[in-house]
Amino acid sequence: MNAVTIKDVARAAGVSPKTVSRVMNAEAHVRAPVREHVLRIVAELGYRPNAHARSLSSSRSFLIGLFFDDPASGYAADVQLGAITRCRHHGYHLVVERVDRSVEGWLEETASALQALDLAGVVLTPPICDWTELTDLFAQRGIPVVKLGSSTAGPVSAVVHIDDYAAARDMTDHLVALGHRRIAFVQGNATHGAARRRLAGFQDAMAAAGLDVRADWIPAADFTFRSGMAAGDALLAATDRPTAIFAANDEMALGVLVSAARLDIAVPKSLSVVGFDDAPVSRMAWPQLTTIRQPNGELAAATIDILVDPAYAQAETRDGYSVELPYGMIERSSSGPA
Amino acid sequence: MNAVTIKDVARAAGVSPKTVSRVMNAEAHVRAPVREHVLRIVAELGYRPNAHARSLSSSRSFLIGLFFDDPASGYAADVQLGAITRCRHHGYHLVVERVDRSVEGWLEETASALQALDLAGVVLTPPICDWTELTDLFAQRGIPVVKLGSSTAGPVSAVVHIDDYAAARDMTDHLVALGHRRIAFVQGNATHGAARRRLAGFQDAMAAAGLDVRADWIPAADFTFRSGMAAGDALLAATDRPTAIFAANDEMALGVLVSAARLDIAVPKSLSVVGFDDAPVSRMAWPQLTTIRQPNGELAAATIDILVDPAYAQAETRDGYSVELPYGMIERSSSGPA
DNA sequence: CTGAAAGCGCTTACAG
DNA sequence: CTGAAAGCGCTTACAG
Repeated sequence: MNAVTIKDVARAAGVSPKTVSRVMNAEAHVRAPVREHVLRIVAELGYRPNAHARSLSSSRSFLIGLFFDDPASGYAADVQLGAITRCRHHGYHLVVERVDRSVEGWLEETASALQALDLAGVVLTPPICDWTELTDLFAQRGIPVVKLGSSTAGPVSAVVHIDDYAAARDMTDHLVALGHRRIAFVQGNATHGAARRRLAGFQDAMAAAGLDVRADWIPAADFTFRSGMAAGDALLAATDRPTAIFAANDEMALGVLVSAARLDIAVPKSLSVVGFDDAPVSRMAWPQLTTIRQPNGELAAATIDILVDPAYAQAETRDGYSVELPYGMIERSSSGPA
Repeated sequence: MNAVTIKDVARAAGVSPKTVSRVMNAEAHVRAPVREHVLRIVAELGYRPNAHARSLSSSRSFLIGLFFDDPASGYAADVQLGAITRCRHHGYHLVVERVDRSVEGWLEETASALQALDLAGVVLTPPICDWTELTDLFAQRGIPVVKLGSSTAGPVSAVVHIDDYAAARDMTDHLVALGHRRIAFVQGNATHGAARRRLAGFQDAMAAAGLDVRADWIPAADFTFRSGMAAGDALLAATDRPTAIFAANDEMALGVLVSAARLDIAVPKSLSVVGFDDAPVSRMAWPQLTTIRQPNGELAAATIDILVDPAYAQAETRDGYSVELPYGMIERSSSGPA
C-alpha cells in the first residue's frame, strides 16, 4: 500500500524525519509553532506511524497479548471487551492467544509466538495465571506479565482481582441471615485458585455461624452447567436435602436451578439457589440468580493500565502494582427466607 | 531481549542470512543437506523470525484482524476460538478490534489502526459486515476482507455463512409438521442481514403451508434476552395466543421461555418455543431449546483459510471464494405436538 | 531546539 | 544453488 510515511510528512512540513518522530511521540524540545505545523500536516496527510517499524527500531512493541485457556467462555468475552477498549485508549492493540496444554509442545509454541511478536506485555487469565511454567517462561524472556484473577502475586507479576474469599463469606452470611441452616456448596474446578478461595470463604462463614458442613454437601464440580446440574441432582434427590445451595459460579447455579425444576422443587420457596460472577446467563434464568458481581471489564482494563506503564517493566518487584477491585452482592429472586 | 536473530543462525551455520531466510520460508533452491543443517541450528538456538522485521521488509504482515461490534457476545467467543486456532495453524496471529459506531470519528480511528498494523487481512462479523463504509475503507486500502455471516458477497469480498433462510424455513416446517398452525416469530435486530433472512424463511414457509401470519405475531425485537421476554409477554398475555413461538436467536427464545414460566404456561405442553444458533445458553434452560446449529467455529476457521491464501488478495473478483457451510436442526425438549 | 548517520531484523531484487 | 547490497519505516544515540 502506498501509505504515507514519516518521510512524506517531513518533506511536506519542511523538517527532518526526526522532528516528525519527536512530535508523534510527544517528546519535549520541539518549538510550539513547529509542533503545530507538523501536526497539521500529519492530519492533512492522514499519517500514522507504522507499528512494525516502530517496534523494530525501538524494540518496544505496541502489542499486548491476552492469553486464555478457553477463549470461548462467557468470562473471556467480558474480559476481552475491557482489554480492547483500554488498549485502544493507550494506542496499543490486543493479540488474543490460546494456550492449550493438551497439545504436545505447547510451551515451546507459546514461546515461539512470543518471540515472533515481541509482545509489550501479557495478561494471563484463570486458570493459566497459576501455571508456573508459563510465568517462568515470561520472566525468563523479560516480558512483563499481569495475572488476572489469581491471588498469588509475586515479584515477577502483579495481580488484578476481587476478594473471592470475602465475597463467598458475604454470600454465605446472606443465606444464613435469611434463616438457612442447611446449606450446600457446589465447588468449582479445583485447578482454579478462585474455586479454592470461594470454598474457603464458604467454609469459614459456616464455621463462624456455628453451622456444620456435611462432606457430601460440598460436592466437587468443574464450573460447567452440566456439572452443576449433576451436583444438584445428587443434592436434591435425598429427602433430607439442603434448603439453600451456593454454587461457585453462575453456570453451575443454573444447573442446580434446572435440576430443581425437573424435581419440581420451587425456587426460592422451597430452595434458595445462588451463584457467583453475575454472568449474562444469571439474568436469563427463571428466577433470576442472586449472585456476586465481578467487574470483569474493569479488572481487564486495570491489567492493561499496569502493562503500559513503563515503570512496571523496570520494577524490581512488581507485586506493588497489584490491584483489588470491589465486588458486589446482587440480590435477585432466586434466594429467599428458609 | 537478547533474542537470537537471523545473523546468529547464519554465523552458527556457516551460511549467509539469505540462505537462512530461504530455509525459514521454505523457498526452493536450497540443497537438502544445507537446509537440514540450518534447520538443526535453528532448533538448537530456538530461532524464530521477528514478525515485525518480516512485515517491514516484505510488506506482508502476519496479523489478521477480527472486527466486532460487540466482542462480549456469546457469538463472538465461539468465532474467536475458531479463528485463533486456525491462525496459529497458519503461523498468523489474531488481533481483535472493536468498531464502535457511536464514537465520534470511528471510521478514521479504524483506518488508523489498520495503517499502523498493516493487517494481512480482516474478518468482519455481523452486523458490521454489512456496513459499506467499512468495506469501502478496506477496499480502498487494498486490505483483503472476508465477511462472516453476511449474505451479500461482492467483488471486493467473499462471505462465509450458512443458509439462514433455508434454516428458518426448515424450523418453521418442523413446527408445522408438529401440528402447529398458530405460530409467532420474534424478529432479530433488523440491522442484521441474518435477521431479515430468517424472517423471510419463516414467512415463506408459512405461506407455503397456507398459514396466515398476523402482523402482531411477528414482533420486532433486537436479539437480546430482554427483548425476547418483552415479545413473549405481549404474545402470551392474550387469551388468543400462539401455540408455538419461533425466536430468531436463542437468547430471545430464552426470554420467551421465562415469560411463559412467569405466566405459568407449560413448555412444551401448552407452548412450543424454538430458537436459532445453538448457543451455549440453549442448553442451560429448562426445557432445553430446540434450535438451529450454526457452526461458528468452523465458519470462522474458513474465513482465516481464505485470508491466508495469497491468491485471494490478488483475485480480481473475490466472490468465488465464498463458502456456505451446512447447518443442523437440533430437536430438544422445548418443542412438541400442538 | 533540530538534524544527519546508523541500525533494528528481516526480505527484495540482482549477481554470480 | 548461494550471497552481497540495499532498503522497509521508524528510533536511537550523537552532534551541533
